[in-house]
Amino acid sequence: MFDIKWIRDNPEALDDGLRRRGEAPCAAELLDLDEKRRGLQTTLQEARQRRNDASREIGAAKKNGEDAGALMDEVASLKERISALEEEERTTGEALEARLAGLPNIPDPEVPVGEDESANQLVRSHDAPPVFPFTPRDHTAIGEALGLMDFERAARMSGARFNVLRGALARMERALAQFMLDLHTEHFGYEEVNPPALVRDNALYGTGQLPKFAEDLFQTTDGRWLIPTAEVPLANLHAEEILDADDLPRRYAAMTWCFRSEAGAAGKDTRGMIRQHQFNKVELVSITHPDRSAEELERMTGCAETVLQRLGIPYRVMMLSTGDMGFAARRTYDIEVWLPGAETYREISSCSNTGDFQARRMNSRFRPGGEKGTRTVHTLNGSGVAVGRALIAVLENYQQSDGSVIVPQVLQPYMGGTEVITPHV
RNA sequence: GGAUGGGUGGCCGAGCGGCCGAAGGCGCUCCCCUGCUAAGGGAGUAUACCCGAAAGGGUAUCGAGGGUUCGAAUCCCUCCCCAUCCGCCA
Repeated sequence: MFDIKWIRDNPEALDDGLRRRGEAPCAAELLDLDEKRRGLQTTLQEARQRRNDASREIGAAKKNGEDAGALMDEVASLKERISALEEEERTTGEALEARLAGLPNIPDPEVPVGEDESANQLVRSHDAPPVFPFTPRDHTAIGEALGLMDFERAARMSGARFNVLRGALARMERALAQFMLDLHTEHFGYEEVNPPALVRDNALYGTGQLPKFAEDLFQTTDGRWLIPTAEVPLANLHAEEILDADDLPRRYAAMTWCFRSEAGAAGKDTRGMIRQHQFNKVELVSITHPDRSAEELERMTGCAETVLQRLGIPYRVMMLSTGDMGFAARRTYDIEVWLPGAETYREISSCSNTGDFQARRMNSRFRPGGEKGTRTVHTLNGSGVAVGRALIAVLENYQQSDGSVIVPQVLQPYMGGTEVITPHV
């Protein structure tokens, strides 16, 4: 959400940013609305001032037993005028707000311009894809051969895009989540949080999923929403709050279920557990001083990368192009893991700096030392990392020719020392 | 599901229908006093918009929206939210 004051001062910056995103420029339209509203406010203000003065005069006149008829007539006509003006001022203001709420964040200058992911820029890669002495299988084949990944039974009770994990794979999923949370909390200073998975409209409005992307979400019959990511409850932790400058940065990590309708993904990734309606994700959220968010994004991305380094999974980091970035993001790094079975890189983490875009919607501020007043904080979010996809990456990268899967060393303590998962017979 | 109470400034908390943007306290900022890990005194301390070079002035905002009234934080209605009690339940 943009500050209309900022747009007044930087209309060309807004339009330029929107253009790079492939959106129509609209600063002129917004400023028209803004000007109209302010004009109405001024007119309104004068009418009200007269009404207030007249009312006071009426009170005084009555107290002195004088006739106030003329004044009362004047006030009566002012009242009609005022309520008409109020109505117009309100609708103009609402139109402006609605327009502003629907605008995506504008990209950082360094973000590559492009229509889609083909314009994403390689930032760095870590470990080359390994060469297998046999033809590596994809995670679905591996999981089903192990007898520990069951899409059929999941579909029977829940439909497509669900799966059942069993035995060692269920445990490995849990081990992954625990390993990640321990790393982020013990090593990187994040505070572990266990937040609600159902939230109200205003929380989703704050992070930018609403009002535009309701169709991507599941809603409950009582009007709440299932979170599509823990970013929502974590970022909203400080909604409507004023933090002390000394409290920044705040760093939060949570492992939650994430629920997505995948409304626009029909026919995409239908096989396997790449794209599910329900998945676990460890999410990182940082709330920072505006001057610190750029460096925090690098740090956060590094935290997510460390997960993969310790797991020993090859990956690369991409800077998303303007066409591939999310609504609220100013700059985003995707981390993509190498999947030998699929012979491709797949996104496993997405780390974004939203600047003050979400914070303004949530009204999260801080009190800068020295200055008076408050300033808007910056918020960042990143997967650290998607647990289901991490499981896929482990399966495909650690598979052996006999169908067994080696357990990465860092996970073994979380799996009672299990070193290898072998097929059921 | 049933029954109550409540939503006021950064926080707590007052507020006869006009003199309330709002007492008081806390916190914070600046100044003074004080020479000891204490305290005391004074001033200031919401946001948006308009006018103004500035000082300053004006309008609106006391959960949201409507209504009553010449005039509403204060009365009425609707909605949202919070809390407590009872019932039910992991």
